[in-house]
Amino acid sequence: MLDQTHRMTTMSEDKDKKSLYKQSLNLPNTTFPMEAKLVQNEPARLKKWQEMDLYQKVLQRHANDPLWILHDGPPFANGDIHIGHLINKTLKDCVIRFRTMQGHRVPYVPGWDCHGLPIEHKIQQDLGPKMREMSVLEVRKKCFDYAAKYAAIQNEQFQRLGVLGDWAHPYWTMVPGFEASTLEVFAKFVENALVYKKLKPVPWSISNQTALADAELEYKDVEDLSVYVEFPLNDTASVAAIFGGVVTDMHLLVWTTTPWTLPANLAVAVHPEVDYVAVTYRRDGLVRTSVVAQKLAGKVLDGFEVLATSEPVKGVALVESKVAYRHPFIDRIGNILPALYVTTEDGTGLVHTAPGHGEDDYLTGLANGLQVYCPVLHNGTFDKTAPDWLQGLHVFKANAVIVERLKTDGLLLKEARITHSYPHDWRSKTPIIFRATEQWFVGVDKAYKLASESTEPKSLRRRALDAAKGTVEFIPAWGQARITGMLESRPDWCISRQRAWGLPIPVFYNEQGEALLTPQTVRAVAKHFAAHGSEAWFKLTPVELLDGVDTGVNFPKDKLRKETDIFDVWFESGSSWHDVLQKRDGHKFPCDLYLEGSDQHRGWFQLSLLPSLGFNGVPPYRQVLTHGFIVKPDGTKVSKSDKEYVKAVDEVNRHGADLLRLWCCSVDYQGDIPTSPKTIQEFGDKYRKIRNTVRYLLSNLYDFDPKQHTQTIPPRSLDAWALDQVDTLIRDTVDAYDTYQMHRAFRLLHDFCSVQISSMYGNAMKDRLYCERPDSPLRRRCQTVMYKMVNVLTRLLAPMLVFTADEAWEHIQHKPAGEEELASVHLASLPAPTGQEISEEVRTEWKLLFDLREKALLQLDALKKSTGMNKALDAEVVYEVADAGLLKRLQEYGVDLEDVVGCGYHSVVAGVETKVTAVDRRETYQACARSWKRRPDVGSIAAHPDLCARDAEAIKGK
RNA sequence: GGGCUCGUAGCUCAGUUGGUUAGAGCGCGUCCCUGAUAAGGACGAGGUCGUACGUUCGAAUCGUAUCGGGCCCA
Repeated sequence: MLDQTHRMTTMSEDKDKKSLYKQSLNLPNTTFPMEAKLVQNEPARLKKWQEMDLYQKVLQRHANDPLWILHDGPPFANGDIHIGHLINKTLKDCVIRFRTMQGHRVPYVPGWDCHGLPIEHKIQQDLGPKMREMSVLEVRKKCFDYAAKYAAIQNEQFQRLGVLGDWAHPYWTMVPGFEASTLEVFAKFVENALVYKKLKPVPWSISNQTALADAELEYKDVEDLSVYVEFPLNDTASVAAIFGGVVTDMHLLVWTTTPWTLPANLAVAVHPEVDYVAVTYRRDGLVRTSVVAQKLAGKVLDGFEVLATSEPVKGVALVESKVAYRHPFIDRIGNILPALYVTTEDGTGLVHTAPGHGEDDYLTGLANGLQVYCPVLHNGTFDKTAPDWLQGLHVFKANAVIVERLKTDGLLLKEARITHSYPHDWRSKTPIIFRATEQWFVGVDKAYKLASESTEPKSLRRRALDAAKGTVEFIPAWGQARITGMLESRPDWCISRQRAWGLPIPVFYNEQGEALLTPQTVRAVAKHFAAHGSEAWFKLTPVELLDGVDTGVNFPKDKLRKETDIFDVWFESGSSWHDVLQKRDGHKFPCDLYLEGSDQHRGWFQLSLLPSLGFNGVPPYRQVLTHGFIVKPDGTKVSKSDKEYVKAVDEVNRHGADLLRLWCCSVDYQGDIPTSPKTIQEFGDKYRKIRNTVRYLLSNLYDFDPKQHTQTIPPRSLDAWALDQVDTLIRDTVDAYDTYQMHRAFRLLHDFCSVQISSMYGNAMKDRLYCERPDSPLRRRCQTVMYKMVNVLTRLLAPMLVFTADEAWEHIQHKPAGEEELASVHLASLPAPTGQEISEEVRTEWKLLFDLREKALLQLDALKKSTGMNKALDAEVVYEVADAGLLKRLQEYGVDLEDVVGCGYHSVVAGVETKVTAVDRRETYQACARSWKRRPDVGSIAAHPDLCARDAEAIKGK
């Protein structure tokens, strides 16, 4: 009983003493919370920034710095923002913040693409049959309101991401000023004679009765009837002679998957270099001879009895024979024409050519002087130029009728069902047709010269290719190859749309149907648009619109009629550089950077380049940066119905914007970005590591004032090493940001927190920070370093972690000289290097020391396992050094030599080889009751028998 | 089908002009600390560098083909 009581008393005394010593320590202390509570706290910080007008403050602070501009590509004003928007806007914001901190004035004007089919379609759905009773103006008003609503919603959502910009003054493509700007660009195109109207096959939606843009098509696999048709030759004898034989009944074997286009057939195309043969075969009791590509003859005539096959003849010989064929069911003669796109992959090697129904066919027709013949009306039925048995019939129903007719006439070799990819209207999901209609075009091969230019006239294509290969820098570099390939193959730009919701093409027609389109008429209309918006087109008469323009005798104003086509929306968004960069105050043209998804090589990158070249003769950007797309964790594409689909707004509300931003910055955006809610969830670890490291630094600076306490750092010290690491970090991170490698910057920063600070420096410094006298030079030295670290980290993190870095900045108690008054880290500049360089000699020593450290840690681990010594503080680390000079130099590192491995004590002794030994000292030395370090000098100060000399000194007076 | 592009440990990334047993961080496992504590530390297990040929004394790195993914186009 007695024993037990005594023991309890002793324990409680120990406890008292323990807590007494604990109170005497300089333990970390900070109000910077460990838990971020981003979802809860970010909105408050956003509000604070809005109230202080941070955007303007940042611009003012950099008022005298060089201008640097990223021009925002406008998202479509429809729906909530998605994860792709989040990636795009976060990267932009990160770049903008970095350029700002780097020392630029960087205004950012966000924009929205407001016109276009998707919105009109939505309104159409909402209104239903009511829409027919409404005027165009009324429908357009509905569309405007819809676009305005979503532009406002997305505006809020983008701001929530922490994106800093002129959110109160975004650009909208549907407002008067912007519409007028677009027309000004168009006027210059007219002036350069780049605009023309022409019959041309375009993708045509029968259900919407409109031409479609490329972007409005989607490809789906469908099953169709394909037919092999025998086109009878007009002059059998001469063709037979080419193949070295004599037959009486000869045909061209032609394959098509769209029999309804046969009425528009005007030619048959062959490849000049492909070998063709004349094959005689028996079918349905007939003996027939047909021309077919040699390579395909077997496949095509599989199942038929082949009686004879001629020697091969090149396609070019067929072309040069000038032989004609008779259309299978129309009284018309057609010719054999050469075309390089003809393949022997499938079909017969002889391609049915209808210039009114296909792009390739059209070009072949153009090259050979064929008419652009299209017997199909806007509603998809045959017109009165078609055979009477087809007139009024819908093209898709005509397939069967035509096949039947071919059978009856004995011209059908065979038919087969095939599955192939076919374009569909992305809205109605119905298959489209190619149909020649009157469209407005911008010619890309027409040479022109701007008034300001003294060079030879050059076409848009030539200029665009020159720009892509010359002045513009693509990041990644393959963007150049990509856009170049597209520019080389792109056809003339069809800018017409037969729709209501868009910018009217300002053309007038006289009673003869002739078009009036001059720079003057366009500019006159632009003036009205600038004042009243494009609604003026519908409200005003031609007389009013053309007020002050002399239209000439052929175009009496009171007899004019207005065009009903509107512009392709790409012409509007592609002209945004004019309204934003050239017209807004404080901007410049060209800008420095366009940054969008890689799909925009065909989209906005290209369709901004062309308008700018037409108007300015130069590209609107110096650099073009692209990012990839979000995919599922398995690398395949995501759709909204997928489990892995990430809803941007939900994720922000679940994790906070900073986490999402950090995640964005952590991935190499040049490729695909695998993502799922789980991916983002798990990424929280990285955020917390960074946050806690910053918190640790802050918590050890509560009593540090750099003005009073800054210490010089001896070259042989962990502090010097740490500052050298900081400088490396600054250099590498700035370089990473500067080259837009955000993921590299992230990794450098994260690994610095994890390795350099958490595992190395911060860990090693714990003893001196906590146990030394508060103002001991050793402790102040460490604080000097940590103060620099936290200043560097908050700045380098600021472009990514806009909220967290700002929060940390507030917790830095004494701001550096000249920055005391800065209300936000976003007003600060990039960190300057500490200038603490370590010599090559010291660097070599550190290499050795880290090698020894690694070995010591392994030994400690082994001791732990073999002897149960669990604390490194119970061990002494003994350095044996062979070289006397090195021994002396290593001694200069002093206590760093034990702290770097977390041991209680160290010694440096002469030895035969340089090595390190960790020794269990639990039996040899006493542990200091305050610092827990086990060392020989514990008890050396009589007044404090349980303390080591350093700690006895440290608590003096306490 | 065509153009461009990507494919290194479970995840995110490094791997310089081809050169010794392919690296890091995270995650995971085991252990320690309890004076960064819903934190921190140590150790450890994970990869035939998509696959196959080829060039080379030698290839994750060069070439060809092939498989799989993505964007754009047809």
